[in-house]
Amino acid sequence: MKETTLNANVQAVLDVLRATEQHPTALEIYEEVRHERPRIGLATIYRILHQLTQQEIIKAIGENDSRYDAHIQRHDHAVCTTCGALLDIPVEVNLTSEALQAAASAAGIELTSHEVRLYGRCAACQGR
Amino acid sequence: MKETTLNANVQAVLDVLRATEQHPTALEIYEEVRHERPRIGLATIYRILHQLTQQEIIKAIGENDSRYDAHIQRHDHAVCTTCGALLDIPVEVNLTSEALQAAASAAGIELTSHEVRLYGRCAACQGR
DNA sequence: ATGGGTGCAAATCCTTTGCATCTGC
DNA sequence: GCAGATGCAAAGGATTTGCACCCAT
Repeated sequence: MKETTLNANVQAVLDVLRATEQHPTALEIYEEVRHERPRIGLATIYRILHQLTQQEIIKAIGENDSRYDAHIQRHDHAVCTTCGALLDIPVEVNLTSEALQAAASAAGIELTSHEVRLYGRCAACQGR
Repeated sequence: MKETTLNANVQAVLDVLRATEQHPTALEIYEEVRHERPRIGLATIYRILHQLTQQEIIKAIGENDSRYDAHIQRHDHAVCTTCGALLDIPVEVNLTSEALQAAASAAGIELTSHEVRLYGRCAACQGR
């Protein structure tokens, strides 16, 4: 296993993920990548997504579907209860590490990370 | 649509959900309900779960699978990164409504609810 | 007799896997 | 020539849907 160049398919998947604000599904990524690499198969997309997730280069998120995010730093999400959109929250939600630790020990887990999820209507759905 | 008695199948599903600390999947609920109502079909379980979710009598949760929760009051969850268990956090996580509002407006949503998710190893997995 | 609820089976959808082939070294 | 990666098609698993039937009204 050489670490020199990055496989072109892997690169294409990463490019797509990094070029979007969305959190695309495997299928959406596939459609995009196909513009660059028309012969790629959906199975390969899945294989690459797993591989990248395992290497912690991307993250799998989403309530029902499996959506992917190239934005690895800890951040929070907002879920639109009307259209289901999953949005990044561009600010830090103020939560003390004491509060987190207290909750973690109450649940009996060894805390490694956390996420806040907000639910409501997104801007686009408010107009309806 | 009469509101008199509650359909026996619906009741059985609710009973199962309310009797557990877990957040069972549709299949798990099915297996349980079958003890009471052996002739019920899996499709009916799904239909009832959707119906109850819609009426906001139960809630669908879970990262990958669809799991269900009869515990409707707002509460937070811990996800075990080793075994995937989804646990309720039995305490309130301290988060100010100002912090929530600030995050919601940064994301452009009209906030209706929120949830904190903690990630780490659950008690059972720590021993391994 | 009518309408809603239900079981069953088939259909869908999403994801994974098996396998023969291809590629880069 | 070999090892790993890939496309394709088939398999799997979870959920949904179509439809005929049944039960309470």
